[in-house]
Amino acid sequence: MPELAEVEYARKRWDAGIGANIIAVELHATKRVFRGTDTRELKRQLIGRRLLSSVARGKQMLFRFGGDNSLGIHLGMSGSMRMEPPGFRAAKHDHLVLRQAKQALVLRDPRQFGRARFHHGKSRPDWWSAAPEIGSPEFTSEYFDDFLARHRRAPVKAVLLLQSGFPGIGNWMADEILWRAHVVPNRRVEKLKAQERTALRRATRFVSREALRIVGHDDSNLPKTWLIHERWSAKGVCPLHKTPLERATIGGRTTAWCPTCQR
DNA sequence: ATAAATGTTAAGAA
DNA sequence: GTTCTTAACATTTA
Repeated sequence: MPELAEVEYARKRWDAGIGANIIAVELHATKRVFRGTDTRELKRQLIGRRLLSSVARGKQMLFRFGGDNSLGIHLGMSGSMRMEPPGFRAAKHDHLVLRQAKQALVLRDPRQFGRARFHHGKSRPDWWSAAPEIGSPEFTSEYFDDFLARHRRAPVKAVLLLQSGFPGIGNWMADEILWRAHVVPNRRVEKLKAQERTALRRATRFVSREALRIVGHDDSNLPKTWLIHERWSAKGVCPLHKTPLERATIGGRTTAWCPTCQR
């Protein structure tokens, strides 16, 4: 279930392994999560190395190891991370297991839309995004408006899903943001008034910050007033006045919105 | 059995 | 050349 905050939560699942050596690496080398990755090199380099630190950017994670080695992880649609006891046996979908003396770090991904990549060297991996994060000082209104301007013909929902401008935003967050900004998801970006763009940017920052604070911290539930709790079910209603939600495919994804709140 | 699922990306169209 | 749309990827669940 990985968007910005779920990714942050997943990243921390491996925190207990920081500072400890990797004594063995087990992986399902032919699985799609390793597409484009040299798994033999990954294994060869990581064994005997210490896990030093980790960072997340949007939906991407980077785990740094000794010897200038790093492991990039993206959870795709169904990826998850967890810790298991040392004697743990990998199941069918546990595609990567990093064994340490006191625990095993596990990456699981049944659908395999996610991926695990390896990078050796001091340089920044070319797959590591440089886009400003939503909570960062670089995410200014100028930057925001400029990004929207470059995608003026697309429906605003589709643009919110672009990781090059909105790192970490996914399907539920995009719907949540649009609902709070009172904008219908299929509005062309060029039709947004300045006031609506401001509302959109505010909602983007609010949803990201609150999700990170609540879900990213300990996987707690978001307040009952949020749209997320209604949008999954076909019978979902607006949290404000119980109007049945509309739904359609926009930007290639199932989208839910309130026809009363959003224009 | 068919459809849909919290994502990305290649390919082709505009 | 850039932007936009859509199909495809692999598996489980409703």
